[in-house]
Amino acid sequence: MNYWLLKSEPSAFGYEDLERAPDRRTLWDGVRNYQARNILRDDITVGDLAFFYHSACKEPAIVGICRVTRTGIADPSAFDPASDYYDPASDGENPKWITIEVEAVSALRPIIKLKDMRQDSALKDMVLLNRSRLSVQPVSETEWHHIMAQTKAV
DNA sequence: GCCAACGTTGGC
DNA sequence: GCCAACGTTGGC
Repeated sequence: MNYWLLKSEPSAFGYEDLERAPDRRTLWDGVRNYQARNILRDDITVGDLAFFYHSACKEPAIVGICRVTRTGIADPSAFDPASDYYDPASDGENPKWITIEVEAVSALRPIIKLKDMRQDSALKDMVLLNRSRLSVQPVSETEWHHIMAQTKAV
């Protein structure tokens, strides 16, 4: 089992939205960065856990945990001309953008703020703190447990 | 294949 | 709203 971090802008889709979604699940669609896509397609497996991170907001932070429930899904938004994420280069025969489905596991209290993570030497190698723009990124087992020791699932 | 121009992300 | 970092595009 591996650990990941998924970024989302809460103004578009926050952790609360995942908890309210049907079956507490959603398709992680709209990723249009090749490195993030490759992680979604090649590295993430069903049952993996991921931090749900709120970006581009007042208090950037890890706010919850989700679990991967499906993988290898052709991103339907790429086929939809009405979608912001439409990509005519992707078609059903040869889908270019592959995504996953995730399920809410738990909110975290307290949330783990980016500014506190920056101060934590145990987290200095976290991808989040070094390659901050990558929207799907790995978290080491050590980092995962270090962060979970500072908060509680609620 | 290089790299300048340009677009996007996301913290502040 | 600014701007640094960095990804993508496209001319050569």
